[in-house]
Amino acid sequence: MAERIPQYQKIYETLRRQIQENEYPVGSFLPPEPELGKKLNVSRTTVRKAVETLIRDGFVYVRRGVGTEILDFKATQPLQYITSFSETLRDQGFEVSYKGVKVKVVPSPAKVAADLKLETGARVVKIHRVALANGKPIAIMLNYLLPEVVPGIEKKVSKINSLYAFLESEYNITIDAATDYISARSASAEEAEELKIQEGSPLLMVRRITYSKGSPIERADLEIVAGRYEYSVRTMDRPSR
Amino acid sequence: MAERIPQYQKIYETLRRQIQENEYPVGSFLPPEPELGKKLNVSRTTVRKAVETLIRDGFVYVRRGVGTEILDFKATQPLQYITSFSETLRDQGFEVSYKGVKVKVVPSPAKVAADLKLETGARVVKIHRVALANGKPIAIMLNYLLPEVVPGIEKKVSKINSLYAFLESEYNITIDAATDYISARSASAEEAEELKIQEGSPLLMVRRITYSKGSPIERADLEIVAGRYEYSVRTMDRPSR
DNA sequence: AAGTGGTCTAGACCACGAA
DNA sequence: TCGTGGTCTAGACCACTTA
Repeated sequence: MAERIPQYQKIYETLRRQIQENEYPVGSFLPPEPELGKKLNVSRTTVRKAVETLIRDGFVYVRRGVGTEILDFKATQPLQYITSFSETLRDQGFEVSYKGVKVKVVPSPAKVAADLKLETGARVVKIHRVALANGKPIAIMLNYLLPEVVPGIEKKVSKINSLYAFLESEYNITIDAATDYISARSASAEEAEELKIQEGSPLLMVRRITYSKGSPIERADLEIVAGRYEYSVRTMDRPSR
Repeated sequence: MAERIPQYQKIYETLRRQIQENEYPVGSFLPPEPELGKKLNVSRTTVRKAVETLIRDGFVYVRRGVGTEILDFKATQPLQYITSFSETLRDQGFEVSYKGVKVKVVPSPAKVAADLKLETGARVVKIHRVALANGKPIAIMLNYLLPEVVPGIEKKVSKINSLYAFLESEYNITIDAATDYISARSASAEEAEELKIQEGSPLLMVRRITYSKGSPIERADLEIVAGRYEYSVRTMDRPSR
C-alpha cells in the first residue's frame, strides 16, 4: 500500500523545506524555472505546478520578467483550510472536551432543511454538545447530519472528538468545502446558563454548511463565547489575473 | 490596449456560461477532456487548466475513472475572494455612504505596528469613518495605511468609496491577500452613540490585514452592528490530495 | 538584447472505476 | 477491458522587466 506521491508534490515539499530552513533566505530568488527543472530532473511544467502551490501558500511572490522571490512567510498567516472548531482550538493549545452530549433523530427545522436541500420535516440527526476548552465552556455546538450518510451514529457518539475526523474514520466521508456565516448576538438566559456566562454577553454565532462531493451533508450552529475565541480566515485573490 | 486573455480563461468562461445556461444540466457530465480539447481546438492541458478553475469555483465535481459532473451551483456559495466591506454591502443591494470621515497621520499604536511590520510609533495614515447602509449606521471603520504607499491621500479622501478600488485606481496598488480575525464584543457608550444603537449591543469585530505583493500594507478595524450584517466565507480543501 | 515567467502543444503513460 | 481523469515530458513562442 505504498503512497503514491506525484513529483510536483515532492518538489513542493522540498522547496518549502528549503525556504523554511533558510536555504533560500527571505528576499532572495528561487532559481529560474528552467534551471530548477534541470537540477531536479523534471520538466518545467512540473516545476511550475509546485511553484503554484508555493504561491497559494504564501511562500513566494512571482513576477514575470523578474523572478520568484521568497517572502517572509513567518509574517503571513497560513492559508485557511477546512478544520473543525475543535481542531482549531487544539491547534491553539487548548485541551478540548465535551459535556452534555445528546444525539437525537428529529424532523428538520425549515432553515436546516433548506441548507441541506431536504423537505422541511425530513429526519435529520441532531447532535447537541457544549465544548469545553481547558475545562471552561466555550461554545454550544449543534450539528445536523443526514441520517443516511451516518447510519448508526447514535451508538458511536462517544467516539466523536473532532467531527470531521470522526466522519472520515467511521464513515469514510471527506469534507471538501464549507461555507460559514458569521454574526453576533447577545446570550439568552438559557445560553448564558449553559455556558456559565452573564446573560446578554456577546456570542459569536457561526452557521456552517459542509459539503462532500458537491452536496451539503451537514449544518452546524456554533454559539461561541466571545473573548475566548477568535475566528480567523485568510483570503486570496484568484490566481492568474 | 487590447486585453490579453489566455485561451484557458476563455474556455473557462465558455464552459461556465454553458453550465449556467443549462446546456450542461446539473447531474450531467462534461465531455471527456480529450474530446473537449478537440472540439475547442486546444490541447488537453489547456482544457484541464480551465476545468481546474471550474472545480475551484464549485461548478463541477471531478472523479478519476468516471468523469466531470455538473454540480448544482445554485446550491453552493461562490468562493470568497477579497472584497472590501463596502463592496460586499453593495453586492447585497445596499446603498453605501459614509459620514464623519477623518484622516490623520498618527504614530502607530503597538498592535497596528506589529501587524504592519513597523516600529511602534512609526507614522501611519489613519482613516476613521462611519459606514451607512441605506442611510443607517452599520459600522465604524478604522483603516491604517503606510504613508509611503499612499502619498497625498489627505487631499483625495473624498474620493474613497471602496478603499480597495480607490487604492487600485489612485495608487495602482492591488491587494492579493488578506487575513481577517473575527470576534464579538459589546458596544461601549461612545460606539453606541456613533452607531445609534443601545449601549451593550453586540458588535461583530473584524480586524483585517491586507497584503500587496507579499507585504502588509493596511490594517482595518471594523465594528459592525450585529444583526444588520452577516459575514460569510467559503473554504475549500486544497486541491489534488 | 537577454532573461524571466506565462501560455500552449502534442504527445505519453499511469491509476482508477465501471462494466 | 475500456474509458475516464492524473501526471509528466520536451519542446515552443510570447510578454514583461531590466539593462
